[in-house]
Amino acid sequence: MLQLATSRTKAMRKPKAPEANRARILAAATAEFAARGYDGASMDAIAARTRTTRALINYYFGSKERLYQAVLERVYAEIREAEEGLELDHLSPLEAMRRIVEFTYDYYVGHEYFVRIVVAENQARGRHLKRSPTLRTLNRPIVDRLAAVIARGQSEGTLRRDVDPVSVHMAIAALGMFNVTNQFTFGALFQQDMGAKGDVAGRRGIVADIILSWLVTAGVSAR
Amino acid sequence: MLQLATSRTKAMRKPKAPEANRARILAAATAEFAARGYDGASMDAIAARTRTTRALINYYFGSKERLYQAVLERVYAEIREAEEGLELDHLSPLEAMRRIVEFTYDYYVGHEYFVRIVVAENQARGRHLKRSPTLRTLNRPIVDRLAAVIARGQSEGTLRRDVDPVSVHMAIAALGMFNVTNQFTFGALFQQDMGAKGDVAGRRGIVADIILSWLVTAGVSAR
Amino acid sequence: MLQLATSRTKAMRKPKAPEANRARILAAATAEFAARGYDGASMDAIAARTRTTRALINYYFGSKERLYQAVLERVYAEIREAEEGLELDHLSPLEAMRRIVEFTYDYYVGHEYFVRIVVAENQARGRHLKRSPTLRTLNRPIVDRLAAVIARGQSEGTLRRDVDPVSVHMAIAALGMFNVTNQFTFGALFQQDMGAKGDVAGRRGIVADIILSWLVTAGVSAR
Amino acid sequence: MLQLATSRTKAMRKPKAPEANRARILAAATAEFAARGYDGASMDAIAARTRTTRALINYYFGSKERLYQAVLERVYAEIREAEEGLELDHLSPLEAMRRIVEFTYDYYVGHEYFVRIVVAENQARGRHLKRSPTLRTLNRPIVDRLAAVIARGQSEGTLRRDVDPVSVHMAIAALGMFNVTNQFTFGALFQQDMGAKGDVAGRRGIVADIILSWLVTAGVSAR
DNA sequence: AATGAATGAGGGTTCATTCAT
DNA sequence: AATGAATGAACCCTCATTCAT
Repeated sequence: MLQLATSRTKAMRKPKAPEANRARILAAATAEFAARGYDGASMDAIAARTRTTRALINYYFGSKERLYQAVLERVYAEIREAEEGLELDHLSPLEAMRRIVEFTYDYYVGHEYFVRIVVAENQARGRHLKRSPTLRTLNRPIVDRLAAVIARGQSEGTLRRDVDPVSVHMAIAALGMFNVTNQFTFGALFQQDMGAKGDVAGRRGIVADIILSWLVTAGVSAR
Repeated sequence: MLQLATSRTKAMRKPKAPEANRARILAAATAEFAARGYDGASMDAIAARTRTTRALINYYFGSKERLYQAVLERVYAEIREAEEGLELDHLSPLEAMRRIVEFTYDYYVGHEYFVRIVVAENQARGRHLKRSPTLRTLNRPIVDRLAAVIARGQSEGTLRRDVDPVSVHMAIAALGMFNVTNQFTFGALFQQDMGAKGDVAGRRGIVADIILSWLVTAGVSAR
Repeated sequence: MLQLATSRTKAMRKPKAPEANRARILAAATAEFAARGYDGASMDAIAARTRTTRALINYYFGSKERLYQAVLERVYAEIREAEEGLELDHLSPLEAMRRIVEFTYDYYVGHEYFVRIVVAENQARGRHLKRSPTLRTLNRPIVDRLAAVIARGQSEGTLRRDVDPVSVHMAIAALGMFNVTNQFTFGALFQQDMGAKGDVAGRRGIVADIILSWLVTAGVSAR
Repeated sequence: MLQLATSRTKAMRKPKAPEANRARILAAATAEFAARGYDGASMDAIAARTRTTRALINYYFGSKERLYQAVLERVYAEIREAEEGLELDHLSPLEAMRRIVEFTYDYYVGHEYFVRIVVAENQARGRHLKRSPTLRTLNRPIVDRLAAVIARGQSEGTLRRDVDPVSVHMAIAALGMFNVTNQFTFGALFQQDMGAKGDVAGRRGIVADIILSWLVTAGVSAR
């Protein structure tokens, strides 16, 4: 996903294609920031991944911070686009809900760099996200999709009434992300293979069960 | 736990309190690593928090890495101790389960530095945890407690049979941690106050509901 | 070779003479390493000698070790070049031999920094020399010259047969270097001015006598 | 030679014998300074070799510089003592001369640390030696022995008249020391095993030949 | 439009020494 | 007499950024 590397002949060493250069740098930066976090990432390492120089990166993006901002915007744009592809109208509310859970879960497992960038941004206390007009007004189709499904289920009577789409998304995201974000500590402490190396289908099924059990049930009286 | 040293004038050179110094450094380092992650943390900043010098820190801990390791061990030791205080025998399985969820949830909200250190360690791909014999063999009482409760509930017939304690802990941890770890991005994107500033009781209730719905249900057939 | 940069005001920021800068740094480093040895030399002191900064030196050479390596290679390249200038064909073997001794002796006296760098490298147990492909394959013309002269003398009958060029070079180098390397201890202990401050012509004559006596004689029976 | 290590029972861990402590530190310091030079040596490393602490070393010796001074004095005292053991009166001048050469040569090969300390001191431009009253007035029996032998040989007519003992000692020292001091560079450049690992007897024989050829000859006319 | 040269600030670490006890 | 605690200075190196061209 992060590979662009269009083939280059030796004769024309420099592509002189600003667009392509920008994209290549962005891809390299995404990988580097995901791998090492904001502070851990080095402009030199990013330059090395693109076979260009630090100076060029600053020339294109201005600074490390602005480069990171661009990365952040890109990874959120990507997930937004993916979410737009979700087609749920032909499914029953329960089926649709399971589909959403599985889609989200798989996206995290398959796009670990997205998860790691999100973690990095939270480590920075959301500083860059707040500063980005693009991101502050980003709407996430998944929430709309969820809202529609929930509404359908509620009017059908198959889903409980006292839930809001954001809370449901939060639960799905939490269960899906943890599997990636905490794979190293949780994995080591409890001897589990997690993330892409774990039992993806199995854990995804558990997460779907958790979400669906919650949404169909009328509530548990333990108090 | 994170409070600074009592103020000292520059005139009185030697506090002569190695134990206290060590503890103070550890506390300062915990705060700094939690705030900025491993790479972002600076030995100078830690020293400043303790009103001592980088040299002293290295005198006590040897290096940034070993200091971080000490912090990591301490925060895990703390949660372990807290988990040991959980008394559940007098509660019904469902009550006990809700208690565990609430305890865990509250611990994360109340010990944000723990959560942030765990995040930092995962960002480092668990490198330091793997190296620490203490941590590699750490058992977490919460899992034993969970196992006991689940067993009780299963023999009673109130809890489903096809769950293992580690998966349950993973779900509880995921739902609780997300609220802290992702508070900045999720909060900004969906206009929610999260973490300690959010509706703690409300969200904790939702998490408990999710877990309990899952455990009491026989499963949902959406496929 | 060791002279400093031409003075520059602080106002004119960029000299833009990378070649010259490199050379200046190398010269300063040679002087510093010769004066203080590898460990004793400080990057700051070298920077001060060039009116630049440590960072620039690392920009050019990468690290203290690589800078030292460059110095080592340069001083050996220099002596090699000087040795290539030796013209001996028109001299009789004995005359040629005396010329070699005098050349070598004078080179050490006149290039004390070379001798001190060699000493520093031996103090480091030849670590850097071993690592340098350039140096490991360096051939020293002086040995070829010596071999030719010895062969001529042997076929003429004026030089003894049982000597090899490397041993002869070793003896010449030993007698010449000691005068420089040990000038401080030997000079102080035996109240002698040595090195460039001593009786250069006189000692050089003695060394030539020693070498020539050895090579023309058939051997001494003291046992 | 540098091992003192009198056996210690576990009961009396601390020998509390200032003399022995001093000696042990001195031995460790000799080894460390010889191995790494003045700047390269670390007080910590010396302390580690003695299983004591830096503070104790400073307590005994005052500073790194004074410790080094003590080492310097000790190694010169040792060679002086060894030289006093030389008995030459029963030998012919030529035999005695050969004996002196061999003794000196063997001493250097067998006491490499002495040679390395002398090198270190010359690297420091003899600074410490000059400051030491003990060393500044040190007479070296070897020169007296040499003077006596030369005088005997001259009156006998077997040795040339135009040599002084200090020059002869210088030549012997030069040829002997080089074999140790330059073993790493010369050895690597000319593929020779030198120092204690080389052909000790062979090279020693060459050195004796060189010195004796020189002293018995009337001089060579190459000019 | 693009880049090699250059730099100031700050990074973590080592070290010889001091000092109270 | 002996030592653990503490420190300031200096160490080498990395870094994001600037600037002239």
